[in-house]
Amino acid sequence: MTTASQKTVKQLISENRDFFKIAISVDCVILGFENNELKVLLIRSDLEEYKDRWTLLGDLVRPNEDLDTAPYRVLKERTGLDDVYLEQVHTFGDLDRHPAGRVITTAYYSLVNIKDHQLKLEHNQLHWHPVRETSNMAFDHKKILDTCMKQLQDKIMEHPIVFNLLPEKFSLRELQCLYESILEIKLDRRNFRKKFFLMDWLVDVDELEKDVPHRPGKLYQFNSQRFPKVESKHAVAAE
Amino acid sequence: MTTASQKTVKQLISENRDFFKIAISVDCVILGFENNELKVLLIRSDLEEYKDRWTLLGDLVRPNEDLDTAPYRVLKERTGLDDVYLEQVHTFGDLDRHPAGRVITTAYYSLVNIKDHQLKLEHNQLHWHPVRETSNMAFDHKKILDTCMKQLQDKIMEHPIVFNLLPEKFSLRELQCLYESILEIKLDRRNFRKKFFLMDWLVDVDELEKDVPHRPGKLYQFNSQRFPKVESKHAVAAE
DNA sequence: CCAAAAGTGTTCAGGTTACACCCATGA
DNA sequence: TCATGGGTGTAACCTGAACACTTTTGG
Repeated sequence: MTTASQKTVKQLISENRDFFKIAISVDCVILGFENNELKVLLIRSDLEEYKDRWTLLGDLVRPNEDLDTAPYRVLKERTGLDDVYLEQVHTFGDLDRHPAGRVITTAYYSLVNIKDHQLKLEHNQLHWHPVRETSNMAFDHKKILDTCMKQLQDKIMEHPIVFNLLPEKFSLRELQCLYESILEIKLDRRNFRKKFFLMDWLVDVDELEKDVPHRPGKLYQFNSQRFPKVESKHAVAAE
Repeated sequence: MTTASQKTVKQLISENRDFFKIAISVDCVILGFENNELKVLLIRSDLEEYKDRWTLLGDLVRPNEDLDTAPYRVLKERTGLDDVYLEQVHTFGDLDRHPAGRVITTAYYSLVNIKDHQLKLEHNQLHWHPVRETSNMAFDHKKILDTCMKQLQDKIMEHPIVFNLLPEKFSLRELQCLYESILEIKLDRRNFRKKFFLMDWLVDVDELEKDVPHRPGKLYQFNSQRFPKVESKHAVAAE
């Protein structure tokens, strides 16, 4: 029997040319929050099989880049952002997942602040699409999206990551609405406030909302002193 | 810019031959529990670079099998087991992870009952190795092992999966010892019993331990009525 | 009778849930 | 003044942690 560890890759290549007919890609579930709604960055598929259906942003992994670097590159190329929160989620490799051939794809989710960068609306109708309205996606991208959403749901109560989706200053209402959008449940307002103040994730910046048709709420910032931002290890070289 | 979704794979292959110099493999962290110790199934590396170091069981993914089927095949080939608990954990794809070339690998962990199948001790010193004594592994396999262990730790308090590591009937002492081995912490005996009885994961089979040099404990089974086993979707065709 | 592990309850602290009223603002 | 959401506290409940003595068996 042949195993990866028993021969060199060069031997393997020459003995098993077929193995190298598998392509590897990354797909990014790029999430944003806009108008109190969770959105995902999508384009139209231009494969004939998936005409008019939405797809995630993805690309083949390059021979000279780390797997975990590829999604940073995709984000940089498509949105201009290069300092984003990114998590690997799962790798999808069913034989029939891509109609045109064998592509194994590793899925990542990314949390970005929509307002910080206006999209130059590219070809293929690149746009922010409501996460709730994604039943008709191409390939297995709906399954990828759902897997990422589940993992995100598991993470946000323990880890202060949703702040990547918000502007620098935000109200508790916005924060709660964001949690409700991700978890898809309603939360109690008083308990939500209590819990977040106790966790010490927030700093009161002593400002109020503006231009709201009701009593303005206080604004807060993420407590970045207590949770120093981890510097990205995946800077993408300029092209 | 080229993306996976904008061209067919055939086009991509002809335009980007280099992309297909990436190989994809699976690596299995096959865990067992023996003599109150957590063990992982390892072999000796026979790459010169990693002489005398231990490696996980792995293999290249075949062009005609689903990614998630490959680890079932590896297990079947190496241990004879084909009805095992398996979870995909993470995909490792750093450029320099394999000294002989570009191999991206998807890691799985598997929980098996060592006593249910005696290993035909193969070549390469295939054997059950204590998880605690794995500091000197080949490639990035220590990192892969650690990542699997962390994910397993997160899972076992919420999901009744450790029973895959135990014989059909077991004592509470064994179960607690298993949890302590995985979590690497000591647990309170009374609280452990209380918690597990409340969760209703166990069925009292009204038998006692035999051949112990002290008061024998009751034996239990996993409550498989309450948690029906999910049938494996990954049966491997006979070779 | 000794060694070893089995079996068993209670108390306390902390966290989660449920729940209702007054307040500040803009229209 | 009205509509809208902001801001606040308490009681009940549940969970997890700490903790010690008696019982059963084999040697």
